Amino acid sequence: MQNSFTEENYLKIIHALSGREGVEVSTNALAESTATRAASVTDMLRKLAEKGLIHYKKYQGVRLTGAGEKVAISVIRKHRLWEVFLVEKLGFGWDEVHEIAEELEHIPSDELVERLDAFLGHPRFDPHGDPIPDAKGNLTDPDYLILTDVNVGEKVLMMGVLDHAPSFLQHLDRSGITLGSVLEITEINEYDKSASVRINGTNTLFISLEVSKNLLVQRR
Amino acid sequence: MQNSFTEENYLKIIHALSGREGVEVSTNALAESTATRAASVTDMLRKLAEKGLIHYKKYQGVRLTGAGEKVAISVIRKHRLWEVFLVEKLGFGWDEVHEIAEELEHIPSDELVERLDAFLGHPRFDPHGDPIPDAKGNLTDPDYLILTDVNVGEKVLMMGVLDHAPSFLQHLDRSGITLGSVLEITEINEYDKSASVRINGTNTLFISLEVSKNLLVQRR
DNA sequence: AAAAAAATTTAGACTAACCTAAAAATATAT
DNA sequence: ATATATTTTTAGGTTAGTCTAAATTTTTTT
Repeated sequence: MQNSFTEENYLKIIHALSGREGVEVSTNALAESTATRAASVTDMLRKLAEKGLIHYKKYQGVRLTGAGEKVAISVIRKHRLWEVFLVEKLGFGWDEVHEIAEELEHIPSDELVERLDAFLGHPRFDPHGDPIPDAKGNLTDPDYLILTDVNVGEKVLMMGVLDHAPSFLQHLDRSGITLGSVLEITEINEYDKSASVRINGTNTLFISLEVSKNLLVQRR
Repeated sequence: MQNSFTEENYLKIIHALSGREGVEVSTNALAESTATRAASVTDMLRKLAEKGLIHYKKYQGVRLTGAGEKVAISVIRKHRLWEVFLVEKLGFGWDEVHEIAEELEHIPSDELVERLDAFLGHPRFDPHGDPIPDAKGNLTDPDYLILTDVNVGEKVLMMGVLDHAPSFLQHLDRSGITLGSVLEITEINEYDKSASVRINGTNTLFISLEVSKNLLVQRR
C-alpha cells in the first residue's frame, strides 16, 4: 500500500538524522525535527516498523530498512528536482524554495518525476549544492570540505551549504557568495576564528565562524 | 485560516455541479462526486457553512458564497495551469494529466501559481479547452456549442471536450480529432444521430452521438 | 391527502495523527 | 551501587474525515 505524507516525512527525517553511517536515531531527535511530541513519534515508529520501513526496538532508537531508505531517497529526489525547477524555470531565489518543495515532494507519480528530471536536463545537484539521487535511488555524497577545514592561502570552490535557512542564504547573497564562487582564505583570526576571504579573486570580506561552518567547498 | 485538501475538493465540486447559474447542489450529488456517503457530505457541509464558504440550509441543498467561489476558482486555476505545464513542458498526453493535476492543484503559494502562469506564457485555455481563470478569479466561459447543435454542411472549430475521461480522449486521438481541428458535418444519420465528419477538409469519419455530445465547437 | 419512496440528517463508531500525564526503562551522578 | 535525571513508552483523549444504521424530512405516487 501507499505511504502517507506524514510517513514519508518521518522516513525522510530519519534518513537525514542517521547520517552517512546509518546510526540509530532517537525518539527525541525525531520529535524535535517533526515538531511533534515524543509520544507521537513512538506511535508512528510502531506503525513504520509494522510496515517494514524501519528497524525499531523499544528504547533502542531507529534505523531505516532497505525499503524505508528507498522511500526516503525517492522523496529526497523529488524535493531536489522540484527545487531545481522552482529556481531554474520559475526564477525563485534559492532562499525561497524549501517550503514549496516540501509540499511538491509528496506528489506521487514516477512518470512525473522522470519527465521532470528530463525536462530539467538531469541535474546532478539542487540549488543548494545537494546531490540529486538518480532514478534508481543511488545517492552519492560528494566529499566536500567544510570551509573551517581549509587553510590560509588555499583556494576552494564554493559547492554547497549545510544550513538551508533563508536568513543564511540571504546573507550569502548579500555577501556575493554563490555556488561556484572561488574562495581564497587570506587570513584567519585566532581569537574568534573569523576569516577574511577573497571572492573570485576580487573583493575580500570577513566571514564569521558561524558562516564558515555552513559552507561546503572543494579543493581544485 | 487555511482550507484543507478535502475542503478545497468539496468547494471545487460544488462549483462544478452548480453550473453557470449557481443552482443548489444536492447532498446526494456531492456524495456521488466525492465518492463518499451522504452522511459524510452532511458533516462537511456543516463545517463549510460555519466557515462561511457555502450557503447551506438543512434539506435545502447548497450554494457557494462569494468566499467559497473564490477558493473554488483558485483551485480550478491551479488545476488547469498545472495541466498546461504537464502537457506543454513535460510532454504528457491530454489523457494522462488529470490525476496528477488533482494533486498539484492543492499546493498552496500564490507566488508559485503566478510564476507558473508567467512561465507558461499566461495561457487562456488548458489542454482540454477549458478556460483558465485569471489571477483575480475572473472565469469567463467561452460560449461554445456542442457538436450535436451543429447542422449538416456547417464548418466548426474543435475547441474543447465535456468528458475528460482518458478513454474518450484516447478515442479522439485515434480519430485524429484535436483542439483546433476543423470539423465539417457532412451527414447526420436520422436513426441514431451518428454523423459523418470531415476533419481539416481531408479525411472523413463516423462519430457516434455519444462522441458528438462531448465535443465543444465554435462557428468561424 | 394519505401512503410510499427517496433524500437527508442524526447518532454512534472508526482510523490517522496528534496531544498530555503518568509509568517504565535507561543513563548519569554521587 | 544507589539515587537522580533523562528518555521513552503507555494510557487515555482529541480532531478531521470517513463509515453504517436509524430517524427524520421532503417528494412522489396513488
